[in-house]
Amino acid sequence: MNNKRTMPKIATVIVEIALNREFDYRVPPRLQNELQIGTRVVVPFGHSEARGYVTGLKETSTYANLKEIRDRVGKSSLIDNRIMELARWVGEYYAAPLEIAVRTVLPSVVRKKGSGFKERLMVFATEAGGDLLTAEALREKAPKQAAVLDALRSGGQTFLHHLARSAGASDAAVRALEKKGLVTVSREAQMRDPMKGQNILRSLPLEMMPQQTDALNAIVQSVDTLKPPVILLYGVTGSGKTEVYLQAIQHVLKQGKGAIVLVPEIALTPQTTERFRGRFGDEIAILHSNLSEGERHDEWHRVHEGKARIVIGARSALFAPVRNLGLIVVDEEHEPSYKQDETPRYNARDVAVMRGRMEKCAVVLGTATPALESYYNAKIGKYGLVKLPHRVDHRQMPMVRVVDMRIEAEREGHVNVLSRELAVAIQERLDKGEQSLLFLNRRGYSTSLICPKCGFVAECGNCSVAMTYHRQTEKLICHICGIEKKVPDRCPNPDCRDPAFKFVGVGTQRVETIVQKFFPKARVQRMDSDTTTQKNSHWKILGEFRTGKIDILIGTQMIAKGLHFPNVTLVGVIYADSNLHMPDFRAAERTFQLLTQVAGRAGRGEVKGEVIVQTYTPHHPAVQAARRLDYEGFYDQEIEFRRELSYPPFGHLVCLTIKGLSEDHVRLSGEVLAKQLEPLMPKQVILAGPSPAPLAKANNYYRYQIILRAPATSMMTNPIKNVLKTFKWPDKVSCAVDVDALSLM
DNA sequence: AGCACGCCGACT
DNA sequence: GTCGGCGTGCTC
Repeated sequence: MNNKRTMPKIATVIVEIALNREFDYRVPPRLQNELQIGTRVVVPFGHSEARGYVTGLKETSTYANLKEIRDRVGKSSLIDNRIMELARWVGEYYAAPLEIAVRTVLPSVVRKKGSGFKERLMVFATEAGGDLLTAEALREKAPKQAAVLDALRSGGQTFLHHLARSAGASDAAVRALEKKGLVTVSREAQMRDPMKGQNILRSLPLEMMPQQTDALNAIVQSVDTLKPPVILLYGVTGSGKTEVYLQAIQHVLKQGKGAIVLVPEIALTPQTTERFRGRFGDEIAILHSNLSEGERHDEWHRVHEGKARIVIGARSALFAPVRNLGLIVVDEEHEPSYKQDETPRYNARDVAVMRGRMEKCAVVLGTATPALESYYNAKIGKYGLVKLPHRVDHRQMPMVRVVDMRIEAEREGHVNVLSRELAVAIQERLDKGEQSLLFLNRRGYSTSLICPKCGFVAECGNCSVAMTYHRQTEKLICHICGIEKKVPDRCPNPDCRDPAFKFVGVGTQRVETIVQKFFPKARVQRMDSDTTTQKNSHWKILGEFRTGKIDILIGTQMIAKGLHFPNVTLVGVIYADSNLHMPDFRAAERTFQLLTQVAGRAGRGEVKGEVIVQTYTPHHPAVQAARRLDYEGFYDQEIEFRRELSYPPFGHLVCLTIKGLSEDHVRLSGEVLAKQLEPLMPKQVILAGPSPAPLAKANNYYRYQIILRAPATSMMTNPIKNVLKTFKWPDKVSCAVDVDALSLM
C-alpha cells in the first residue's frame, strides 16, 4: 500500500439520496489529480445523476460495470480525510447511515449551493488618488469626484455605496475616478462577524492559584505527550476552570496548533464568547445555532481556511475543520445537551474523545459534577483526573440546608410553596439588599387541573400527559406538543359537570405570584421560556438582575447553569424531587447534578452563600450528598447501584423507540422486531420490551420501546443494523435507534 | 429519491 | 389481447 504513489482509478462515493451504501466509480483521467476524500462529485446514478461525496480511493473494485464520475463540485473539499473518518465512526457507532453522518459533520449553510461569502464593492485610492493635489486639481471641473477623494482620504467608508453617499456623490463619480486610475474598485468578501458591535477588551492571562497551575501543567503535559490523552478536570463551581482552558489553549497556539472548545448551548452566552474573544481576538471562531446563516457560513470558512484556529461552540462545533488540532475542551461534560436528539444520536463528549484519539490530540472534559461514566473512566485509569477542589480567591462553598417539607406541612397544617425557613431567608436578603434566586424546574402556574369530585384530569389529546395551567394567558398548555386549550368552566365529564376545579402542582408562575404576595415591596421577576420568547428578553432580564434592579429572580433550568452574580447570596430550590420520580435510572444523578449546579450560583461574591433545598424526600442519597456538596460520596453509592443492575458505566445501553399513529401497528411491529432481534443477539445482551415508553404518546404518535444492554455497543448495533436493513414497517410506523441513550422517556 | 420491472384488473 | 394500477427493488 505504502510503496509508490499510484493514481487512484476507483473512487467510492456516497450519494445524497440512497441510504447507507457506498458505490464504486471509475475516476476519469482528467479528475485523477483532483479527487480527495471528501470531494463533492456528480455521478451518473440509475437513470439520472446524483450528487455525492468521495469517501475513499482505491485501485480495484469487485463490481464489474463501473460508471465514471462525471465531475467535481466546488473548488475545495469541504471534508478532509480525518473528518470523513470521524463521520464514518459516528455512523457506525450510532447505527446511522453514513450519508446522514456526513450531513451532520457539514453545516447545512456550507453544503447549500447558494451559500457564499457576502461580497461588497470596496474602493481604495491609488497612490495618485491619495494625493491631496489630485483632489485639488479636480475640484473645479469635477467637484463630486474631488469630494469622493476627500472622503476616501479622511479614512471614511470604503464600501462603494457608502463612500459615494458620504461624499454626496453617486456611484458614477467613483467609476469615473476608477477610469482615471485614481481609485481601484474591487470585489471583497466581507465577513459577517457574530460579535460585531460588541466592544471587546483584550484581556491578559490572569494570575492563577496553585491548584489551577497544577491543572494547567497536567493539561500541557497531555497536549505535549498525550499522557494521558484524556483528562477529566473535576473542579467545583467557581474554581476557575475557564482560565485554565484559556491558558492551555495559549500553549496550543504557541505550538502552531488549533483547539476546539465545546460548551452547552445555554452556556454559550455573550459573557463566555467575549472572554475567549478578549483573549484570542480573531483567532476565535464562534459556531452555534443562534447565528444567522451568513455568520455561520463565514465563521466555518474562516476555520476551514485556517484564519481562525480556535473554535468555540455548541455540540456540532466538534466537527469544525480545525487543522492540526492540539486540544479539545468539553466544558460541562456531564450536560445531556451534548447528546443530539435526532439521527445520528451522538454524544459530542464521547465523539470528542474519539476525535482526540484519531487526531492524536489531547481532550479535556471539565465539570463540577462529572457524569458517572466519566468519573468511572477516570477511576479505572482510562482518563487522567485533575481536581480543583477550591473556589478562586478562597471564597467559601455555600452552606446547603435541606428543609423537610413533610414536617413543614404537618406544622402548618397544609402544604406551602415557601417553607418558613426559605421565607425567613429571603426576608433577610431583602433587608440586607442582597439578591435571591429561586429555582423550580417547571413552568406554568399549576401542573395539572383536576376535578375534585370525579377525579377528571385535563389531559392533552395528542400526548399522554396532563396539561399545564398558565394563568397569564388563562390557558391549558401541553408542554410536549404545545397545543393550547381554553380552561373549561366546568368538569367535562358528562356525569359530573362540577364547576369547582382544583389546581394541583406548582409551576414558576405560581411561585412568582406567591412570592410577590409574601414580599409585596420586593422586585420579583420570573425567567423561563414563557418570559423569554422575544429575542433579547433573556439578556434583558439577566442585565436587570446584574444591575440590581431585581431582588428575587425565579426561574427554571435556564437560571441553573453558568450564571454568576456576586450579589446572589441565597438560592432556594422550591421542589428538589421533580427529577427523582422520573422512571429513569439516571434520576438520582440528574437530581444531584442539578442541585449542585444550582447551589453553585450562591455566594460568588464576598459573602458566603446559602442554599435552601425544599424536598419531600430529605433522606434520598442524592439530596443528602448535594447537601454535603459531596460528589465522591454520591458517586460511591450510585456506582454500586449501577453495577448491580449492569447499567452504564457497566456496559452500554441501546434504546429502540417505535413510533406510529396506530397503537396496534406500533406494538405489533415492536413485537416482530424484538422476535427477529433476539436470536441474533450474543448471549451477553439483555433485551427488554417492547413496552410502552414512559411518554406513551406524543404528538399523536404512540411510542413503544425496546431496551437492550450489553458490555459493548457493537454486540447490539450489528444485529440491529442487519434486521433494520430489510425490516418491513407498516404505514406511518418508524423506529429510532438511540445508542448510549441518556433519556429513556 | 426516482425509475423500471412486474403481476393483476378494466378497457379499445 | 393491451393499457396502466402502484407494490418491490435497484441504483456502482
